[in-house]
Amino acid sequence: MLNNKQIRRCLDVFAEMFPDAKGELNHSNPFELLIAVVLSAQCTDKLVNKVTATLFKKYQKPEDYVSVPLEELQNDIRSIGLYRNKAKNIQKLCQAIIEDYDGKVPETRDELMKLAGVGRKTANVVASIAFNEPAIAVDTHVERVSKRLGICRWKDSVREVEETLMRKVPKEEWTITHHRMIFFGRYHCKARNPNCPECPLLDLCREGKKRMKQIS
DNA sequence: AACTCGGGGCA
DNA sequence: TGCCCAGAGTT
Repeated sequence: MLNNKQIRRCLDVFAEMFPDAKGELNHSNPFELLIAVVLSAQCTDKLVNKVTATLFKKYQKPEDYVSVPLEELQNDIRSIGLYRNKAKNIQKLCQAIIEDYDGKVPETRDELMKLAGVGRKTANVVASIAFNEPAIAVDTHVERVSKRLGICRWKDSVREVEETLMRKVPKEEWTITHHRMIFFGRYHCKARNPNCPECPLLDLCREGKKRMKQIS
């Protein structure tokens, strides 16, 4: 496990490598953002943006999503994959927003997580982007990077990873750190072929050192 | 904790 | 072709 000073160094390296890291899902409208983030599970933001470009012309309010047959909505989002469950969840979620939240997207993580298709990660992303609530959403990249570097333990659950990060990272840096760690995981500390030889954090990364040993 | 959903992107 | 992806729900 890394100490506070080492974690500080990790954050500084992330900042140096990806100073302007930012997600591609940026919708000023909280409802559209929510839909976009729900759609983004297990697929890239670029693909989601391609779908929402036309989707949001046809559907604007929660009522629009529940007024069409399930099969039609499924067909409209087919190209992103996992489309059957996502369409079902979106109809459920819209129904709940209409009935329980007066047609408006709830603004806290706990309320967001009650919605169909909204888990911990999605709730954090929506809360931080749409409602400016500091958050560290733990996706596969954030989890992998945290575990490899030793910011948290290997066995930690997603929830434990999130709690550790929120405890160790200054609150005002939560959201930007989330984005930077995703970039770090996506372009440098990749799942399959991490670039350990050129990693500025190699000296404090137990996983990196282990990998370097295997290579040589 | 393991399994399923899934088409698109990329090597 | 094969393999994975900015997850969530169910068993």
